[in-house]
Amino acid sequence: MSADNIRMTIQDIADAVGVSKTTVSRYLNGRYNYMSEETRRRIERVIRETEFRPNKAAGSLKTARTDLIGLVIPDASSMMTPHLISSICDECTANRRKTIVVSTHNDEDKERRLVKELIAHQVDGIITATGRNLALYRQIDESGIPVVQTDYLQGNSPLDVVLVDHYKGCERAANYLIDHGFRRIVFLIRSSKDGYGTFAPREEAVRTVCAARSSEGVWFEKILVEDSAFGDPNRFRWGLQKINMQHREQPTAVFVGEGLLMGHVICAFSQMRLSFSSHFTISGYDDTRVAATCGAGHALVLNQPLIQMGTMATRILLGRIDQNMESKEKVRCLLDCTMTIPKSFE
Amino acid sequence: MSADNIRMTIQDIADAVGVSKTTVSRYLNGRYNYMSEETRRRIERVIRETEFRPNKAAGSLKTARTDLIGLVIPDASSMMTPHLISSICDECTANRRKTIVVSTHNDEDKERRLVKELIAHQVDGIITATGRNLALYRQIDESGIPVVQTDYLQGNSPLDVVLVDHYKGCERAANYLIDHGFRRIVFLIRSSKDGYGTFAPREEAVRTVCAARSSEGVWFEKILVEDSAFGDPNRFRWGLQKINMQHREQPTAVFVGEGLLMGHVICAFSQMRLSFSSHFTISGYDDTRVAATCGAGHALVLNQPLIQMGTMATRILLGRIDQNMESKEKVRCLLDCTMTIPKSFE
DNA sequence: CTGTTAGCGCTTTCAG
DNA sequence: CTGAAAGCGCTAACAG
Repeated sequence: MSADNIRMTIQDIADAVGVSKTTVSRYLNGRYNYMSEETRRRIERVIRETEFRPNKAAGSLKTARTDLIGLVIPDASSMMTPHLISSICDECTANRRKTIVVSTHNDEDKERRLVKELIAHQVDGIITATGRNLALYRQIDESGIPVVQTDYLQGNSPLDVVLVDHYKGCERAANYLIDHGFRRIVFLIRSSKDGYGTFAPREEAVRTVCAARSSEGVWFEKILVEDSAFGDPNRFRWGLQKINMQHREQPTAVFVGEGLLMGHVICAFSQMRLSFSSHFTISGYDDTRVAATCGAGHALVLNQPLIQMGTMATRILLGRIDQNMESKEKVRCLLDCTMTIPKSFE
Repeated sequence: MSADNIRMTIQDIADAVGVSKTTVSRYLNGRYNYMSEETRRRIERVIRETEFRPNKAAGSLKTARTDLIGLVIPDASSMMTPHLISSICDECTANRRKTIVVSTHNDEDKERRLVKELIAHQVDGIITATGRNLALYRQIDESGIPVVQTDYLQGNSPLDVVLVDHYKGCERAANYLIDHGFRRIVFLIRSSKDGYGTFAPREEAVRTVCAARSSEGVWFEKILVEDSAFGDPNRFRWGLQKINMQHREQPTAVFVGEGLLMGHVICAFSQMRLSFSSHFTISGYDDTRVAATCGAGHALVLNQPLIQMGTMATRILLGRIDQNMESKEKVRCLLDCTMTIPKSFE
């Protein structure tokens, strides 16, 4: 009996100790209330020496628990996902669970297939960040495999949901800009994201705040950025140039509605040798944290609480799994963006 | 018999079709050579209608194959990991495998524990990107669970290894800079990375090239950047200022030895209103792709082939799993960096 | 306090 | 061409 044999069974342990499989199984599941100190310590010693770990797949057959949870990501290579994935994996491992990660590449059919495969692996629950295939997830949830929805979502969900409160964050940021003297708010969003998913409320919030404060001379403009612009830095410089030239009398704040745009906007801004001032500024989402470094802290910046989101989603899921709280109402958890206020604003 | 019941068994299918479990099992494993067209089609129909998927955990008991592979990541929230994770997950799912992802946070003991847990889940193989616990992995590999090492590695490995050829990439980049007239090469690296893991060969390559071409008037300087500098953008500006002021007569190329530094260097450069020229330039690793946007393509940039690395590692691992090619020699796969040459250099 | 027994859902001989 | 039966490694009554 050596530690070399990676695939031992509890029978091996039982033989070594001189007890039955059952007793070893009891030990492994912490049911030593009715076990002699003696046997307990002997089993303990052998298991420690051999570094034995019971075969989870085998156990799951009886318990219907694999301690595996499925994570469905729309695009694992996106800059936003590492924090989400890592927080979910960490929260799972902290609770002796493991995470199976699959990436759908925004393909709805592929997602269906992958989710079915996760279930074939008997995952105890699923976290999805895709916002698609809601009917499928609802069906799964109802059949007893809890599903928690994160991040992406359009409209209502029949599931537990953890979301960023983009409306509130943007509302707050817009008010902040206006309070500090900016009157013309130029909202930038990629045309491919316009009105979609988590992006619609961002625009809505800024637009609404501007409308509500129009008596103070505030107005809202919106500019759609084509995806093709990402290939050509000149496009961003021209765009900023144009914004900067128009309405020069009005203190203007560019509000970047989406995290990937920010990098390009800040870089263009920096290359044009413009400066942050009370007359012209850049603000908005900054998922790649480029504004934090390149903008040198001069930009009012909104960040999504991705880590908190992952942790929260996992906690809710594990809660559902542990106490079969099907009957209890679904939760809808809204997380606040963090807003980083530049020193110059204070 | 409806699709509602997520957890059917092959017995249910067998009953519905009117055959035995065995026949259904045969069908599922594609062994219809000795099966009547008739039964085959009947089984096929029921399975399609019910969307039945066999319980993988149960099957694995007999086959000793879970179709699960373990992925051990040093820090899942790092900017470099998304591409690695996504390419591995994708390559796995493309081969009907799934990936269990764990993150060690660079904690060697935690890693040992997590790896043991992966094995308890009966993973068919492991990909690790940590470069630690080599002895443990070797033992696992020898006991029949193949392990592939990626990315991080110091020295030799008794395992299959997929690495970026940093030496070659840096050598090539350094020669390119010198060929284009730069004489003073200033190598920047974080002191916390100095001489460690994948970073040592980068410095070594640049240093060696400079030494070899010293007769052309080339020389090498090295500057260590403290981690504390990341909090304060001024530090980077001062540093660049200093580099720029010294030896003004010599065409100087800053060579950023590490991907996260690049963002800060490029931003400082841009804020100082310096320009890329044949007299002063920035080059090096750019994992966050900030140089590609902010530098507007003026920087000579090295990128790690992370996606290729993940795909390759997975292929090798699956190869080991499929054909029990224990006896065959271990492979050591070196992948080239991509070098992006600015237009102004051509 | 401990062991016997019967499965969990699937695969795989071995007989028909 | 198909089915009966045994067993993968573990858990959970149920007896002792």
